[in-house]
Amino acid sequence: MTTITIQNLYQIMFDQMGPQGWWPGESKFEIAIGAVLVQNTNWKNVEYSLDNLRRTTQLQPEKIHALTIEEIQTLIRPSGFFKNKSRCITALFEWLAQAHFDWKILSLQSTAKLRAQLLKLPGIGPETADSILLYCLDKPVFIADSYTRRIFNHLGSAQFSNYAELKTIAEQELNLTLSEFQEFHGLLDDFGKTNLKNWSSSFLAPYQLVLPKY
DNA sequence: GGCCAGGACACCA
DNA sequence: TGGTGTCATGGC
Repeated sequence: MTTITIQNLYQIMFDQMGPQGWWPGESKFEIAIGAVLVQNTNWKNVEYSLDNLRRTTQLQPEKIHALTIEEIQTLIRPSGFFKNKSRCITALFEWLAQAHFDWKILSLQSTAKLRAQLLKLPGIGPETADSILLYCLDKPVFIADSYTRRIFNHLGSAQFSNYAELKTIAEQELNLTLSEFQEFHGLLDDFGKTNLKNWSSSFLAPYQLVLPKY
């Protein structure tokens, strides 16, 4: 059994799996919508909804913003929870419209301020907020989603039942660039999809994670 | 035909 | 604060 830090974990995964080029999406608007639609749903279903949206709006923010909530519901139905998610997308694009759909101007604000604004929107919780921060607003944050927590629980000394606890520790421990944070999330999720069912035969099985005491 | 998937939220004790 | 039910669809 080899003990490693979180920083080691990133390097081991990157060396083993290579760059992920994570988060499918041609534009930041597509990524943001995907982050909402994928909540508790598989990506295949999200693609059906994105295809519907692409067909009617070409994923142009002004056109999406102009849709009624009922129209959005019809288009995103394949990815489930369409009433909740349509409300969320409507609120998100209302928020984006206030910034004239300009991600660059939004990113001038601090991570904490942007995160607080996102969390106020209906249907956006910690994971979705962090996904948008990381992939749309270019903020280096750690996404402690369920795959990630399960991987850390396998590796480790501690059990992370809640999102904030792991996020806080990881962000204090890690010294990564923005694109490395983006890669790390991709590595963790891609690993989680295929290897969590058979942990003992995965390449991470020999490692034990050492966490700082707080 | 049941189970699950890259959550969020209201409600309860 | 932590546990539980609900929201919905499509693939396996």
